[in-house]
Amino acid sequence: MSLKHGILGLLTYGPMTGYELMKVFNKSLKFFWSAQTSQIYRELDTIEKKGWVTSEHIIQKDKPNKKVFTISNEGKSELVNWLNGHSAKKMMNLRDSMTMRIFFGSIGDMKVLKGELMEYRCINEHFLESLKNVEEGLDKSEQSIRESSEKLYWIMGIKRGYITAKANIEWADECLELLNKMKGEQ
Amino acid sequence: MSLKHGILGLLTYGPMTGYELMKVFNKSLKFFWSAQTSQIYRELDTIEKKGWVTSEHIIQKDKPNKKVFTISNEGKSELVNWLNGHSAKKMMNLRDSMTMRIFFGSIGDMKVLKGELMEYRCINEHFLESLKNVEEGLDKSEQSIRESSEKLYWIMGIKRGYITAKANIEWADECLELLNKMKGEQ
DNA sequence: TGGGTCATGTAACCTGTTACATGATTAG
DNA sequence: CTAATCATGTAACAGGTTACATGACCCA
Repeated sequence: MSLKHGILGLLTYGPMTGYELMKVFNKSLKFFWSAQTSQIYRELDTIEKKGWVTSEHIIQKDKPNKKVFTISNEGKSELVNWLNGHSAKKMMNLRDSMTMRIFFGSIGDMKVLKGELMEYRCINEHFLESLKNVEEGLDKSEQSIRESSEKLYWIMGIKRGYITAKANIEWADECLELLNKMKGEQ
Repeated sequence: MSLKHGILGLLTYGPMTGYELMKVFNKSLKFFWSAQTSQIYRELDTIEKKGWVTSEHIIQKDKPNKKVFTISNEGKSELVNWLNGHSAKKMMNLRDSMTMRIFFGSIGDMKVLKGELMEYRCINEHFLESLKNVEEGLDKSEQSIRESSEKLYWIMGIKRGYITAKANIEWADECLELLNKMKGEQ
């Protein structure tokens, strides 16, 4: 029940097509919420039926025609209700298959496991890099960020990314160390 | 595609009923993978059809009858394939609604947001507490952990919990600090 | 007599993934 | 000429959530 609200949130920045939403998604929310294009279009369909957004067909000559979505008043109040009405408990939705994979590590091949941990570490390093780019883009105001108060919430999102990626790297290192020690003992 | 493998992994500890699986789940995997009872029963059904587990009906007098599941050789090789054949990339499945909620923080009520962050902090503190209990249980070998090498993988799982919960708390504190500063400025 | 544990599920629904399909314009 | 960008989706399937349903035994 969050992709709908993610879309509504992005539409408060201004009317957008599904395609534009997808692009903005990949520059911001994708750091903490993944979504396929197909899903975005489907969700746009359902929230239009709910009356949370309205759409307008725009015919273009040089480019394919498009459908621009605007958030309605119902959509705005739905978004505010979601923002204010959701307890943190509901947000603790753990689904971490890397840890599950480790948890059953004794069954699989240890070399493969180490390789996966190193890959995991590497992915998180890249993630940190891409966060740097977002941060720099934010400083230059390349993003469509209106007020400074809004900027602060972007900063919090970026901080989140930094802290979790660093935690992931720390964990991977500890696991690798433990695995290497174990090898020495046996 | 991981609950099935979580169940297979737990069944390597020995044959179990759906009910027992649910309980073991809540003492171990629930720290990084959530699942409902109904889902466990459904997945048991489908993995039995796939031939990954076999079941036996046991008639009891004092208690309701039960259905005990045993992992098959096909199930074991499926589990090993899953463990060894999954790249870390596929495991980066971000879905963090707390951060999404923060991201659109400028739209909602700031007092509510602060309250949620404090609740979030609190939940993570409780999480740390419950991890301590798991750790102590592990030391006393109350859990059905066979070998010391297996114990190591439990320790890695617990470490994961500690590191992420601490990261969550750190983040919540930073956000609260930023929000308090902002209030002062405006 | 009421709540907890044991033990099983079904049905409807919602959310996410994968694969596919189309087709024009524009920049190198 | 070819790849990227713009722009839309559908269909099938897999995975997760919520609500409901049943029923016996045991302990306080």
